[in-house]
Amino acid sequence: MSIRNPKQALYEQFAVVAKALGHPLRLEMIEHLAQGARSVEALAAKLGQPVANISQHLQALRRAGIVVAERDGKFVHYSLADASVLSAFAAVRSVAERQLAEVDRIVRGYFDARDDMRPVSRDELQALMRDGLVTLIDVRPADEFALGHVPGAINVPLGQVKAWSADADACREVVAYCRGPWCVMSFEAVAALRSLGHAARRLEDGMPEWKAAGLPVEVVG
Amino acid sequence: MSIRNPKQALYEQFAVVAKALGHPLRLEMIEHLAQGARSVEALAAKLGQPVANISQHLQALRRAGIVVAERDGKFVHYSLADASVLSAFAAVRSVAERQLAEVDRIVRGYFDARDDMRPVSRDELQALMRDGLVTLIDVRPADEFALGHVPGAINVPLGQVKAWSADADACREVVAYCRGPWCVMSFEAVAALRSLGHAARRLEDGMPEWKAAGLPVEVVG
DNA sequence: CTATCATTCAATCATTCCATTGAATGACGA
DNA sequence: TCGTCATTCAATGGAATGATTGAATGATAG
Repeated sequence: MSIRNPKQALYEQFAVVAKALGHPLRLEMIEHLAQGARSVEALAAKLGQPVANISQHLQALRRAGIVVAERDGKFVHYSLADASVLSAFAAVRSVAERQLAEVDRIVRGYFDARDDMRPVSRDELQALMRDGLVTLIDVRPADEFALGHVPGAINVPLGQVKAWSADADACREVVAYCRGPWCVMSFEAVAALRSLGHAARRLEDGMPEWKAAGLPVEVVG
Repeated sequence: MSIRNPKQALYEQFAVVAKALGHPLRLEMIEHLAQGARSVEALAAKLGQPVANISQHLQALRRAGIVVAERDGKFVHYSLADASVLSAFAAVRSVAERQLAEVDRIVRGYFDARDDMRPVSRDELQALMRDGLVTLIDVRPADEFALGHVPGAINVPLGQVKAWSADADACREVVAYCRGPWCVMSFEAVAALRSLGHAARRLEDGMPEWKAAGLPVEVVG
């Protein structure tokens, strides 16, 4: 609450709005309110959340000037403050969708209508590794690999996949993994390997899920 | 990192982007990067911030897909990921500016070309109060009033200004204050009072600044 | 190979945010 | 006036965020 110069004050005002948009529940609430005004209870029911929680999020949105409240008897109906809210929502979404779109593009470009775009499950991978049937590569940057990786995995950062594959046994199947189901890196690695004639598949998800499943993790150092 | 349904995952992805925009420094960084690529050091110098701080914020922006990094010798140049970032920034800004615009609108609509739109300074207010020449009203909600207000102020939440003024001495000048220089409430209160024939002025800023100036504060309870 | 410089990492502490619970408020109907 | 119901407030604890410091990394120049 100290004295700020006008420029900082402006950026702070903008940040208040963006911060209010920075929560999945609030975004979902905005999308519902875009359909029309809703009472707190109605919103809570739609989202399957406790009423008090929704009430607090609504007030956060109201403080940011994103929604407005109107009392009607014992109900308070909330609605979007104006059309600019929807364009802000859409703009944020389009930034976010660029990355998801990237996944889509890669999947569709390289895998659609091909033999086997089915990912390898964690159980399946463990069996394959135990029998020595596949080479497992971790295509994340070296630092992330060092922090923890699947035992037996080789670190081949995405940029080095092509070079690595030149020296690799072309007949041996490769399984690639990265940060998680939404991460593009393992998609790209598999695409690159396949285009070079290697048999390659993806692990269904990435390191965080592996660790979360209570499976063993190897750490460098 | 637990398993989410696809819908939640989407909203979370959107929230990551919005959250990355939710910091004044990052917004300022984006505006600079909109001019063209910048090294970490160059940005830090522009914003007068420690390099490490800027580096961390840049990585937050990169994780959200808002900026991209490109190494060039021993410099890393950051730039905006694509044009959609700028439209998201603009959209957030336009939501935020609605409120600032509201201040402008009110100021221009009610005060321009009128006698006395000059706000009351803190020193002036203290003198007026000491001599008993004005009634001081705090137009914030009751809870904020209770947490601390200017000694001698009466709490008249914005919605009750009209009703309150009916019983007030119409010849006595009123001074209104609220949360701060950017807050619309005291503007609205003064506008309402003037339209009802009362003499009314605004305190130059609000409670936080009053407290920050080391002036006495009265607390309820 | 070593020194240097841009950048990033790691660790700390203070602050803020979030979900949950139970109590308080405010308006309506009997 | 009293009970009921929608909403909000208040308080708690746990998690994430932000600023700062100093050390580590990675690339270039000598």
